[in-house]
Amino acid sequence: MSENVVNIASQNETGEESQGEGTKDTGGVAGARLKSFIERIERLEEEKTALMEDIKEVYAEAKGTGFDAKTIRKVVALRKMDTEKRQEAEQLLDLYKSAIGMY
Amino acid sequence: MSENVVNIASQNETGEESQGEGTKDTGGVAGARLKSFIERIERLEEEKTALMEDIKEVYAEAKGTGFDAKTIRKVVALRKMDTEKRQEAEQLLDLYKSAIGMY
Amino acid sequence: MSENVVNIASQNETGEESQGEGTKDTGGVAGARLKSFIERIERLEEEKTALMEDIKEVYAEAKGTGFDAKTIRKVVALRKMDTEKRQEAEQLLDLYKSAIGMY
Amino acid sequence: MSENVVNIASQNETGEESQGEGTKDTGGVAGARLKSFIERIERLEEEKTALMEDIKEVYAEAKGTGFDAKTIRKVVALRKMDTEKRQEAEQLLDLYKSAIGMY
DNA sequence: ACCGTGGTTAGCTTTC
DNA sequence: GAAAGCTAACCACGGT
Repeated sequence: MSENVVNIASQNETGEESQGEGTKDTGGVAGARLKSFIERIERLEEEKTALMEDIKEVYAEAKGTGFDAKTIRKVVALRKMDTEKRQEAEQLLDLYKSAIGMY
Repeated sequence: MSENVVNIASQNETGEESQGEGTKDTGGVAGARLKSFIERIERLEEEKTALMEDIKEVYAEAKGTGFDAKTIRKVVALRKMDTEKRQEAEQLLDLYKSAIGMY
Repeated sequence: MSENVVNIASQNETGEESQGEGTKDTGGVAGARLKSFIERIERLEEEKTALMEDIKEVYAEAKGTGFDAKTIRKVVALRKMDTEKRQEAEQLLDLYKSAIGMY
Repeated sequence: MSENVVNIASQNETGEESQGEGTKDTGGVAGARLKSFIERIERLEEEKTALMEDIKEVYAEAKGTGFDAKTIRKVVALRKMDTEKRQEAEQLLDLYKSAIGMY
């Protein structure tokens, strides 16, 4: 339960420190690495957001061309369900095969 | 489409075929038991879903009375939460924040 | 209990005192209602938790009878997918009908 | 299984079948355009999914380096959060908590 | 223009 | 420790 040792990362064990600017660096070099991770994540999330906007735009364009966005969404969802269900069914089949000792 | 009825039980693991080959009744009595289990599960899940809807309705009612649902959720969560753990988590978070210079 | 209650409802989100007619209302009427909502929610959640335990027990019982829980889960999931997909398809059909002005 | 090809556009409002045999294309050229829209959407969604996986990987890497993913998530969320709003929410929460006597 | 609804996504829990 | 399933928060859309 109380594993919450106040330590940024186990890397600290090296005892080495590279106090950089910006980070108060309670945790030695770990602070810099943490910051790096966070920035990578934030960048990827920005890209993802951009993609979501692109998708919206396609729907908007489709709508402008006379299609019903809601319907398109449903079609896309159903096609996805087909794929997923097929995969699930295949997994189930594998499960069955192991259940009867076919593997 | 198929009914997705299945008969899988490791009871078969002995390897004996309890039915003649090409049996329609793959799994014998096990099939009936399995079906029973599945139906019990499905029924309980229906009840659970109904309960979740009830909870939603209470939130909706509270909202309609002028309360902020999101905050009520937080209060409920806090009441459920062990105080000590919460404090520890907050401390850890503070630490991280200083590590990346958020203060 | 604290005495610093002002107003519970969201009408005061602006920060103004919307307290009408001198109701001191420590915990006030709003506080009582809020508490009531919270308790209703907590009670429903207890029931839900109980149900979830029941479900687990069924899986455990099935397992004890020689069935593979994982497989049962898959079957339940697939049956649910069937239901959902059918509903989706029906909705899509409705959508189509409105798209061609059948309603 | 069917291809789930659909052709729904209000361009069809006349209700005439503009195609002869072969083409499913109840909506004339609209069918081709719709398909194009759907494919563009599906492609963008694939990219989005890939990005989501990348994000997961970064979290996994951070974890493997000794960081606590859960906390990183919180930090990212906090950085995204408008400070003022957060404070307001906290104040509101305090208010609620006093209302129900949690202090 | 706002509210309510539904769908999507992320986080948490539990399982293997 | 990894994977999956479940739950809850978020967001965008349509209705009023």
